[in-house]
Amino acid sequence: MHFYDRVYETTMRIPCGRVTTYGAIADFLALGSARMVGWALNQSHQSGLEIPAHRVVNRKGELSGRHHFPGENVMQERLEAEGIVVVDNKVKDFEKLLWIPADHLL
DNA sequence: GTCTTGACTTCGG
DNA sequence: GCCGAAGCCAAGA
Repeated sequence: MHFYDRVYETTMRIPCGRVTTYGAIADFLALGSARMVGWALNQSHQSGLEIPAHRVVNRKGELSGRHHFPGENVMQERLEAEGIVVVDNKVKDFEKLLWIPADHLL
């Protein structure tokens, strides 16, 4: 069990239409650094698993990882398909849509 | 073994 | 608010 396995599970727990941040996941899993989350998600595509990585954005709500998707606009399209509005490469009402793993953990 | 590179974040200016 | 530097830790060279 590597830390990125927990990153995958946490990412898949993000509800439809919600987003979270690398820092929130890193803090929830006590990874020590948010870069590990991005690195783990970067490896996710080669793990064979389908991770909704489009729901993970940086602390500003920007789609910083869209360049790592098959298409440059795939990330935004997937978010919009879930009802999330993306403006200027950022999630609209980001603070409202932000989903914190620990907050939903009972 | 060291050094560089990140889908990041925080702090100082 | 933005910009630069530092901290962070795993992987690959």
